[in-house]
Amino acid sequence: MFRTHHCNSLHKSDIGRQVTLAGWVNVTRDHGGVIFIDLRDRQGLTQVVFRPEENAELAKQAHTLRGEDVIQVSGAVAARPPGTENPNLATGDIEIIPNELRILNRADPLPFPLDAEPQNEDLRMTHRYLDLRRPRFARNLRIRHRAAKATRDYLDSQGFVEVETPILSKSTPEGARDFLVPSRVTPGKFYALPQAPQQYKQLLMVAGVEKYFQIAKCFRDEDLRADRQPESTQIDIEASFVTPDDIFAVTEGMLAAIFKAARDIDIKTPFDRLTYREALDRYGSDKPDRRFEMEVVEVGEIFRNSSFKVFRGTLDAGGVVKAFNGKGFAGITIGQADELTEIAKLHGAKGLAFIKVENGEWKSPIVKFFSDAEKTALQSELNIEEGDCVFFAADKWEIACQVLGRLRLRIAEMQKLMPAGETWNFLWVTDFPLIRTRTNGTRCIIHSLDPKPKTCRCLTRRNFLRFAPRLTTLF
RNA sequence: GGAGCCUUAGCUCAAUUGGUUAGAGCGCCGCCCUGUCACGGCGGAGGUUGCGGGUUCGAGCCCCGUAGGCUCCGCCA
Repeated sequence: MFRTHHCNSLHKSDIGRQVTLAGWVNVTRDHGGVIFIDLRDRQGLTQVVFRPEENAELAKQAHTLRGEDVIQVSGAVAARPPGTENPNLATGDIEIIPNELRILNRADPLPFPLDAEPQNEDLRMTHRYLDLRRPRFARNLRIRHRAAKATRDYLDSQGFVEVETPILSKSTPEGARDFLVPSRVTPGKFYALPQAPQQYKQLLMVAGVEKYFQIAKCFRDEDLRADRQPESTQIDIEASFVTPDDIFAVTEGMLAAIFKAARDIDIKTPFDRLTYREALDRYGSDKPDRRFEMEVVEVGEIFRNSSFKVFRGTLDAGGVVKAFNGKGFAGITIGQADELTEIAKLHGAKGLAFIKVENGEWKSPIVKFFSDAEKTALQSELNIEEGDCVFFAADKWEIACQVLGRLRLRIAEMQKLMPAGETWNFLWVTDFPLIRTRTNGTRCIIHSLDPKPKTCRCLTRRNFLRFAPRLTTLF
């Protein structure tokens, strides 16, 4: 047998047992005499102790071991001397006293440390097999595995049938550019890779499958972003003879099953629901982060007859005036104000108006244009108090929402409003528009959800999820 | 297609206003070290500051170009 146990499985009850382990040298602690090796395999770590007085030849070999050497060790499980147990290690009560050491493969010096989060993506990709050895990846791969298994088990229990659909297919009229694969048999012709299994699942519905799902790869040949990649995986579901509430319930149940299986987390169902319109109005985003407050408020009515031309002019032209209160942010620095102004301009605003409240005084170049009645109304509408900083956007509805949504997120970061640790805040965003107007004025029908990996990253990092069911996609 | 930022030792970073021989931690090599778990101690090697040009008495630092990377806009949703 190559190995008798994995590196997480030996405990006090195994003391005296003769075992064989195999894996990578995680770290060496060479005291000149006694040498400690942490041996790592896919399951965990086990300490191996070489003592020259017990086996001089083995100790001599052990001196030469370096990080990531691959070895096989046979020996006896022994109790650690009292006081030297390591409570941070699952196998911290025991250690291996080897009588045999086989060095299976020596490792070159590492191009980057495995125990720190490497910055250089290029380097990580060049040595991907090393990158994947880091505990975070081992963990993520298993979370993904358990999530996929829970998805299949749950949807199976609900009567859904998993169907694989073709990857080589014909281009479909969705918005994104297709990846193209040249056909050998028909020169000059190309296959397209699917942006989503849209046509196929609708075909299955017409064919009477009634309940279909697939863990589907989707491809889009568009320029990259931090939260976008050219291929991604989505859980694709289609059902016949159902109501929207049926789909909400199935999806909530599936997510609960996934979180339980993958992370042992119990999530609260049913989820809150917000319409698309409401999400933009209150949070300036179709994927609102509701882990903190700072809601956007419509203040247009206050300035309907204002003498402040910027607001009045926007309203007269059919635009809106919206604002939110950055609680306790009157200490905003010039650098922060500049950055926020840049963000506002980047998303279409002409500038950024804000009011600081310090020493009972409203400080801003625009305050002098406000009447007392307007100030009173603002104060009550936005709950303005000493130390606050109120941010305004006056523009077309979409732009005002987007600008304030971006500012809201950045200010939350500046003020560290996101709760530390894991919090889960699920939300359905419903009633998405079915037709989208591009910036060049042309319009297109929205066919399917954008399967952004940010949604996946949210699971592990930002801890909130966006779901936007649309009738065209789900029913 | 466009814009911004970045590029200094194997890795992560530093280097005052343009000024001596470009430093530190980790890693690597050597020596020492018998209970560590990020072991410790002493010593050493390792650099065309991405590349090309320019300004200057003098450039890691300023300017121009170029390559690569990251982020954003367009695009995508």
